[in-house]
Amino acid sequence: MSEDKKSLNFLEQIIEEDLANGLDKKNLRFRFPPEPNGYLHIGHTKAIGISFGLGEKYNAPVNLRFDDTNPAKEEQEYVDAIKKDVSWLGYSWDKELYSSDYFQQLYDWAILFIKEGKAYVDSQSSEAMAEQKGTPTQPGIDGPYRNRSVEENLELFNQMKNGLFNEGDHILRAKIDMKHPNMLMRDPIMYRILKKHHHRTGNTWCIYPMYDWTHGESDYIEQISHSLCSLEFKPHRELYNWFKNQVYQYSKETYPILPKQREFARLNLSYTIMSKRKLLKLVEDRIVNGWDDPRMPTISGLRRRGYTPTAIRKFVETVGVAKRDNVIDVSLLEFCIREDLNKTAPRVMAVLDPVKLIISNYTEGKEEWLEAENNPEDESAGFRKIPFSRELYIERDDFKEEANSKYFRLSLGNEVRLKNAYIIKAHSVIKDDNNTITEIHCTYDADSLSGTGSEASLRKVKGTLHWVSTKHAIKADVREYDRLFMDEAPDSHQEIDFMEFINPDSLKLINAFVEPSLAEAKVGDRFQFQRIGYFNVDYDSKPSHIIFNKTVGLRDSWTKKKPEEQPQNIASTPIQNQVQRKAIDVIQQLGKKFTNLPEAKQLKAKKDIQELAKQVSYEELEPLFGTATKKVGTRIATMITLDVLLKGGLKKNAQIEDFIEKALVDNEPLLVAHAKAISLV
RNA sequence: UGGCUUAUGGUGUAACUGGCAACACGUCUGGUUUUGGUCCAGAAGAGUCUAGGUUCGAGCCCUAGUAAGCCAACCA
Repeated sequence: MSEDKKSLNFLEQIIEEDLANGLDKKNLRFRFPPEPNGYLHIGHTKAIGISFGLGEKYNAPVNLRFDDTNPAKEEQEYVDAIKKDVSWLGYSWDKELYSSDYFQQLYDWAILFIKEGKAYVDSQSSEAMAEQKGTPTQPGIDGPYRNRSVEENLELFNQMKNGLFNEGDHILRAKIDMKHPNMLMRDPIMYRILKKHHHRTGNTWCIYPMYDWTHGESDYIEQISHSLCSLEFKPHRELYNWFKNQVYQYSKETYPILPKQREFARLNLSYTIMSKRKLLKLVEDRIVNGWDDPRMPTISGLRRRGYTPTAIRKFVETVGVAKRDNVIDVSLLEFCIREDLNKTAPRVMAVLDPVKLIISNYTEGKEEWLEAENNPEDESAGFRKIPFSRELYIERDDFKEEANSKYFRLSLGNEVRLKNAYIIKAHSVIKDDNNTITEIHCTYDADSLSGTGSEASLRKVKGTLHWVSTKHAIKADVREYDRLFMDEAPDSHQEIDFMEFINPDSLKLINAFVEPSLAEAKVGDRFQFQRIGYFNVDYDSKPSHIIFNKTVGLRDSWTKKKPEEQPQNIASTPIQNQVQRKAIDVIQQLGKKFTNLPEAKQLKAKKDIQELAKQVSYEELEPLFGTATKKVGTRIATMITLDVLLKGGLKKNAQIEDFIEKALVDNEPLLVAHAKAISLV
């Protein structure tokens, strides 16, 4: 009951307002209207979350309506996939509907339009019509068929419907205004001839209605109260309302509610793309292995990758809803899935990059089955047994011959704990001809077994390693994924095609050793491989050949601390670019705080600015001359930078003089002092 | 040369009718820990795009700029 403290997003505010203005809560109704021409992606999840979320919040029905007005692109396969995805996310729709259900009603209304002179048949080529339509900056002109008689229009439209013409011969247009500033209002097309088989209506129609004519009227027929869509449909709203107001005249008794379209910003995720067309290209070009490839931002891809509906819904809820363009950092998505899996995923041990560890003082042939906790976050998860023996695998990364005190893992002469087992100490290594370590020899402390409570078992050691017994471990394939694109916003560049940014190393195949309990893992099961990350069993998996997908790594505050050891992989490059800020930006920031700084720090800041100023061009600096009067610090920083530039040979111009003059008469002595110094240059 | 929309820490979203700019992610400290995870405690980071105006008081209202996005498919 206390959650109503939470502030409402702008859509909820609109609804609350409508409710306050007399809209009956019973009449609240929403819809999610996908076109069945592709798979749903994480961006759609936002739209789904908004409409279905509102349905849940107000206890109102939400229809799932397939916007299937283009038989050329739409297929049953997509309908099935969409239904599966929406259900998987945990939403249930009120009615499953199709725009094609309304073809007859739409046709009947269109006839009325013609009779009232609100629509006409145009018989020009699409090129001719495009020309008459004008451009966003230039009005259109009327075409030659605009004033055909009602009888002729009726006759032609009837013949169109009856298949007497070829595709492209004629279209039906609404008669609105060819000079309208909104291009969508310049006599928009309502029907085109398409002699194609439709996945629902078969061959009964050879004219198909266009989006604008269909979508809004479908909302109206279903008596949707709030029709929510993404921002690019904002210009359509005017046409949406125009059509709506016409049909309302014909059908207000049957359909009293006028739907209201409102628009929100769609979701963008960094390092990926969200266009169905482009995703389709990745599939068709075999960049990925299908729509549900775990690297895809599709819902089916995320599902296969191991994401949970809970995590995805939490993500959508967290990103919020507003009207400005946004790019959400993938780290937020990763946080959401970690948060969920941390609570629910059983812990197991798996070694992805193995090196042999031999415990020389452990009896040969001996084996012990040790107790291991399944999930420290969930007491009810219980315990399991894992086998221990003289020969184990550990991660190659977990050993270094020599290491400094910051290294918590195994090194020669140092102790470390084997998770759920004993404390060991490394003594020597064996290497092959390439100087690669093939075996690590160590001894164990027999009294240090985990959980025994003995003094030795309670000893504190710096690190704990995961391991598997070589004799008992089973082999498994692990598919490790990296981002598909190396650019933060791959499809936002005008000159560079998004395909140029594809990361060639987005899939890594790993032969791993996993603990034997995993032999019983079933498709879809999720685990935490301790100290590594979260993994789930892929559907390619067979009992004899288990395959895991890496969902996401554990948060890692260690690897990023050792830059000298970080491989110079491609994927990290854009991040570095992003972090490297422009000198002028840093100067601005230093300036903001400048006047608040104690004198010593001011001097340092000034030095920093002077240093940075060497990288600044006059073009970058000039806009800062317009800095608000009250932002004295920024003006001082600008002055210091300008000083450096002038000393570097820059000539004074009117803007510079003006900037200095204003500074000379300021109230802030520090600024005046800097301005005085510079005026002598 | 047009129309529409948007502008708040690195990212995203808040800030009720004008009143100390908040929350989450990310970053950085420290503590706990048989996962360098989790958890706990804390820190840094915003002069709210710019310039004016109204007001005791503006992120919010007004005016003018600037920047970004969308709009010219017989796609949705």
